[in-house]
Amino acid sequence: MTTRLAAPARARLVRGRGGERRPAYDPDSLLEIAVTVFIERGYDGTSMEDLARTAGISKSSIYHHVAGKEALLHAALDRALDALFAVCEEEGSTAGPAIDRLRHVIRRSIEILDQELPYVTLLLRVRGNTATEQNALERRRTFDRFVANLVAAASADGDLRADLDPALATRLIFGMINSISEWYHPGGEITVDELADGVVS
Amino acid sequence: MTTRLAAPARARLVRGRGGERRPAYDPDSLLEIAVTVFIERGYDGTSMEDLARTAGISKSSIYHHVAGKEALLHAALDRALDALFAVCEEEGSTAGPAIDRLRHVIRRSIEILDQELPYVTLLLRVRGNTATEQNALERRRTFDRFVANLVAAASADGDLRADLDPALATRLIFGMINSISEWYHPGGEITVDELADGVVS
DNA sequence: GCGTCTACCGACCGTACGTTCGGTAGACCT
DNA sequence: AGGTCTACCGAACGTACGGTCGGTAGACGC
Repeated sequence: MTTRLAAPARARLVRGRGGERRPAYDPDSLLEIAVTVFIERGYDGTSMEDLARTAGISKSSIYHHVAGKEALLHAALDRALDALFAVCEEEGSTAGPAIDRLRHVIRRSIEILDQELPYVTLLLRVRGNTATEQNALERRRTFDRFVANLVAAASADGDLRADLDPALATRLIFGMINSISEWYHPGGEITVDELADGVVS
Repeated sequence: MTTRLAAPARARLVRGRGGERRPAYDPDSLLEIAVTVFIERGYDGTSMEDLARTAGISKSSIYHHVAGKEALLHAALDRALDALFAVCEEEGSTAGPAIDRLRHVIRRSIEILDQELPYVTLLLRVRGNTATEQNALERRRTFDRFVANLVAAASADGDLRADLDPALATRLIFGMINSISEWYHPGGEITVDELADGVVS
């Protein structure tokens, strides 16, 4: 669905609570704030009032930009999932020996974690309470299956240590990768993926 | 505060909703149910009505056994934390070379995870929204510090691989261990701690 | 069989939540 | 300067929540 009319894109300037000038919010900038608060307090533990206070606007103003609380969650989860699935489409993930493809997916997953940290963090915490969350869980399982297949193929090629169960190793490694989101802050050393590389061998 | 009067301890029998006989609930059995639901839907996402429905009694009946929702969370978190701190007191954690103590703590942590799975799982998901949660977070940080000290000591002894940062390794390893709670079900093979042992070396 | 004790119940309360709505200040265009 | 458009607001609504309370069936001791 391409937009024929050129998008305005120019940020309108408004006066904030304190009378100072600032760019008006748009769905994206609001999403960024919402995700931060969702991570801090949990989705269910976050009220629209919490979001409004953090953004410095009123609760009702939020509805001018987004449909509601769940729409914010949906957009955030989609952003993380879209990035992860894009990795599956990359050449490095579809061509060559399974072991190389696996390495590529692991490395790129960590890079996505770095780039889209808050969105991925949120995704990793989804529990499935609403339809939105269940949908995200299903897509996440699809991604996990993609990786599991790579592990199985690499294992069949004899390119993985035979002394540990491939499925178990996958879970542990991804558990490790995903746990990074609990303490990592972008800007540090990226030797992290070198490390993950060492473990998978 | 020791109880002078001998606790009754004998389980009273009551008639359930369907007229069948069953043992009456007590704080412990109710806690077990509550923790299960907390894990499934998240603490904030769980209503007292959810708990009541799962237990097969009415919402108000729950208050006959426990003070409230937060008291259930508090009891659950205490159970996990008490078990973890008990590990710190064990002889294997306080005597001998640091590397051995570290190994012991890691192995015992995994065993605790196995024994007290739901309670530890809940602990790992705490976000700090209430005073109860903040308290649990603080105790957890204390435990983490205990482990970090062991790692530092083992590293100073030259018993850890020098090519990776000890603090980083600790985080990754405990991220790995903690991620086990997301998929592990007691009863499987316990080769898990052999594996963790291999990684730390 | 009778009395006591307690696990349980339904009805209710105040509050906080997500969401809606009618309005307005002021940014931008001409 | 006048007109339009929009990001924002305060007040209000229905609902669902955590928690309270007075009452009762029936299990148990005698």
